[in-house]
Amino acid sequence: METPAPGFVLDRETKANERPGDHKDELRLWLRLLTCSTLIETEIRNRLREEFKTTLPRFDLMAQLEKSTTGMTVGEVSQRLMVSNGNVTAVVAGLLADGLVDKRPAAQDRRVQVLTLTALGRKSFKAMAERHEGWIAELFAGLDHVEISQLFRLLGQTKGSLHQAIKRRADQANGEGDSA
Amino acid sequence: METPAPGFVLDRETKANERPGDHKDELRLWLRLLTCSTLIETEIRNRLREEFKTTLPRFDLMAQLEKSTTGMTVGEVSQRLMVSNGNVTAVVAGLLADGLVDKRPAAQDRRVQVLTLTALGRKSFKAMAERHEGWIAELFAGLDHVEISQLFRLLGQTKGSLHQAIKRRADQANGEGDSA
DNA sequence: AGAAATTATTTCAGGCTTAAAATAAATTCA
DNA sequence: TGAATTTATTTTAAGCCTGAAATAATTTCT
Repeated sequence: METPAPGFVLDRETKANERPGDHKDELRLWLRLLTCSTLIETEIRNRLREEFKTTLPRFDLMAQLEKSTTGMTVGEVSQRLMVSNGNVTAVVAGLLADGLVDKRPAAQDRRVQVLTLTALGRKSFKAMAERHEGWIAELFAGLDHVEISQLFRLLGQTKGSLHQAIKRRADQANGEGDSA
Repeated sequence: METPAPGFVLDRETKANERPGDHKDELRLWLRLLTCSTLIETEIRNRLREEFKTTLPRFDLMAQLEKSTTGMTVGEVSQRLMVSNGNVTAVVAGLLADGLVDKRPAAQDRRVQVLTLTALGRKSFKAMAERHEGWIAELFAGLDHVEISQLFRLLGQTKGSLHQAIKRRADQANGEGDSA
């Protein structure tokens, strides 16, 4: 992938045709993506613990709430964060105990729990978010504007590809819109 | 980042200079990277459970062992997988119980535990790995060869940037080679 | 209205994960 | 040699996370 065989410069196409069932490039790509993601997560986790004595799941949850003035339901947060409902309930329990988040049933639909940051929660989050943004910038400091923009675009493509493939699989499992 | 302000086409540079402390692009990039990584992880996790009744941590651990004919120590696996030693110990416990992995103290250094796949482990892994490679290829099917190659390269850059930033921080914390 | 189906959340059991403390073996060095 | 240090792993306590079952409220349908 990085170092083409000596003597050949072109011919990615040909190479692929020569090995019909070969998907090593995709596998390597995934492993590298995972490495990057893990490195960032671990570093942010460490810094949140050291500087703010908190955890990444808590920070992420607060970040979601901060973006919404009117509050969010457990289900909305769960979807945004791509974690289970039960997990949101558990992390919220901790934040409630620390007075950072407020939870109350919605007036119109008493099944729904609306989550908001308390004043303390907003203040606490603001301080963390500022540092967090700086840390992320530091971590990506080795990339210039163009590279960041290219990477952003390619990951957008990737995201689309993933959604498509996941949807394909789900449709297949459900008998393609249960029209049969 | 994706949609430049109307009337401007150039001038990423200028834009950056106008907002000195702004690192929103890096933040958006990180969020998108995390989204991709989470989508893939979740999907692979689901498929491993459905088709093989196993988990991703188990699969990842077996994948490391499979690459080494002579076996690996707990520490080596821990480093490769970027997880704690204690975690390796725990996941290995499950694999040992299922007869997929073998653990024995090294002859020369009795502190060290050498892990290898059993014959059953190799057989089991082989079946999963084949499917796994196909799943990953499916997930990235929306990207062509050039995009995959570009993305791989940019993530290589990113990985380098991350290692640098993390090292910088660590050096700083240790007083820059304790020469003071 | 009232039964049935749907929707939102919580609970539960179990596994993953971490950091820090404990254990145990090997190495250094006085 | 033997005490002190370093290295490899395990244990521990606590929190994260999941899928599935349970609960509770709403909506749909007759």
